Amino acid sequence: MPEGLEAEIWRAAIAVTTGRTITAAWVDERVAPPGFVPTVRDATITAVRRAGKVVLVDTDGPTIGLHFGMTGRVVVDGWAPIVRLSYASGRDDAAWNRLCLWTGPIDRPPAVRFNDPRRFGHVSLDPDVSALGPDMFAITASSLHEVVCRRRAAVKAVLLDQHVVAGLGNLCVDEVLWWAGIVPHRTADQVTFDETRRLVTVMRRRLRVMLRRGGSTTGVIDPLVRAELPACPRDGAPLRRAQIGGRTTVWCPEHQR
DNA sequence: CCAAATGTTTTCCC
DNA sequence: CGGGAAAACATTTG
Repeated sequence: MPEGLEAEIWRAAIAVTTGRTITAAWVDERVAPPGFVPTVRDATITAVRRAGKVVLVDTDGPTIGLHFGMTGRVVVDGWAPIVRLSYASGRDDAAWNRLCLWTGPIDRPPAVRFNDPRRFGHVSLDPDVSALGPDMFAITASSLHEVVCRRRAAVKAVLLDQHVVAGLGNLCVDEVLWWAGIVPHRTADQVTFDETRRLVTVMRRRLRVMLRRGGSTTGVIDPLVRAELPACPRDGAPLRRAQIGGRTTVWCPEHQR
C-alpha cells in the first residue's frame, strides 16, 4: 500500500474536485461509519488535504477521511493516478469498490472511487489525526532526534511509527535508511544527531524524487530488488533481507552500519 | 497448496 | 501505565 507518497498522489488527483458538490454517494457499509451517505450528500468539497497516509476531503459539512490500508486505491473521474500497486492486484473489480462519490449524473463515472480488494482500508468522518507525528516532508532533524534518541526499538520500527513521523511506510523507510547508510536493526537511541540530520536530508530529497516518479515503489530498494536481492547498487555487496519491526526489510550490510 | 504482501489495531508480556 | 513484539485482520498473487 499505499504509503504517504501514494496518499499525496491521490490527494492531488482528488483536489480537482474542489468546488464541486456531492450529488450522490455509495459506501460499503463494512468500511464506513453508520450514516455516512446521508451525512456527505449535498456537501460541497472545499479542499483536499493529506495527513500522513490519510487523505482528507474537506467539505462544507464533514471531512471525509480515506485510509488506504495495504491495497486501497483511488480513481478520479474515471482516471487512476496509480494504475497498478505492487503487492496488490492489477485488476479493478467493481466488487472491491468501497466508496463512490458523484458530483454529477450518476450514470457517469463517480468523481471519486475508492477501491480496495483486501479491505484493510476504511473511510471515516472527521478523523482524528492529532496523534500523528510531523509529516515526512516537514519534520526537522531536531524534532525527530528528540523522539528517536529515547526509543530502544530498531530505528526501522521507530520510523514506521506514525506517531513519530507521519507518512513513511515500509518501502520508504528501507529506502531512506539505504541512502542514509544506517542499518535498520540498529537501536534508535544509538542513532546520533548527525545521522538523524542525514536521515532528514535524505528523506526530503529522495521522497521528492520518488513522488515525482510515481510513489514508494520507485526507489532503489524497489519491489524487484526486494524480491531478487541483487548486489547493492552502491557498493556491490549482497543485499540482505529479514523481518524487522514485523515487516520485510532489505538493506546493505556493507554501507549501512 | 503454500507463502508472502506497501498497514493499522489489538493483544500479550515485561 | 508504557514500550515493544507478535498476532490478527481479508484477499490476491506468484
